[in-house]
Amino acid sequence: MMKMKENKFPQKIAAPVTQDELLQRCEQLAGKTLGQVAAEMGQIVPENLRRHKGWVGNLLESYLGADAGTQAQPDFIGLGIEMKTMPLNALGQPKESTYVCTVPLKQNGQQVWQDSWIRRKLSHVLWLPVEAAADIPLADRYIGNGWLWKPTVEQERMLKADWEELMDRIVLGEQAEITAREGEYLQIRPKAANSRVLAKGVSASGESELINPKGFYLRTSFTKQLLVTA
DNA sequence: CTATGATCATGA
DNA sequence: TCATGATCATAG
Repeated sequence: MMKMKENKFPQKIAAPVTQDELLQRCEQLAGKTLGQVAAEMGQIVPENLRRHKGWVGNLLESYLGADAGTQAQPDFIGLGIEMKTMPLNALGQPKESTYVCTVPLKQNGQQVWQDSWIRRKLSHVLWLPVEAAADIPLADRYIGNGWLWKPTVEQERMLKADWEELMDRIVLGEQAEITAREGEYLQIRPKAANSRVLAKGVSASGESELINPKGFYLRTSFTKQLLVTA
């Protein structure tokens, strides 16, 4: 009872087989509004994102044929490509930080950047800029030209430096004390249903302790640079 | 619980 | 005004 209206004809798109195919679909997306895409996909546009924070990302993934679902895999498994929306403010700059992945709760100290989950996730990303200014109705927001990105040597160096500093703290059992103020381009912030959610971690004394789960986020100061070279 | 997708909302 | 810390939905 009182269940929200379900979408009557949600479309399911097959995953793109080649990178070119994916880019072609991006071109079809560029210049359309979220309302137009939602209509094509048989989806209802929510009034706002307050209770539908992942709606835009999920809508565009569906349109492009992302097939990873809720698996811990790149969105386009076969292509090894991760898709990220880039919400833009009225000035055309990133409005929010970009969530990448969760922070491992335990650390054996042997983890290296090259094999890290975050590096793999960021190794090949499809960025899709979308208008996100609060005064534009959700359905009227335009989607821009998406582009494929691989970190440059310099960009990866910056991310690796932040990651190593943060991971050092985690190895020392200080994850619970890490704040979003650390990390120049890569930061760690809470990532959970709420602040009361607890998970098993390791304290500074090496004992098991319950901490609020956290995630890695790219600061807008970093994603803003990606727009320049896009 | 963890994973996916993120944006909200308040203090400084 | 804006970044930090908090939060929302859903699948498995």
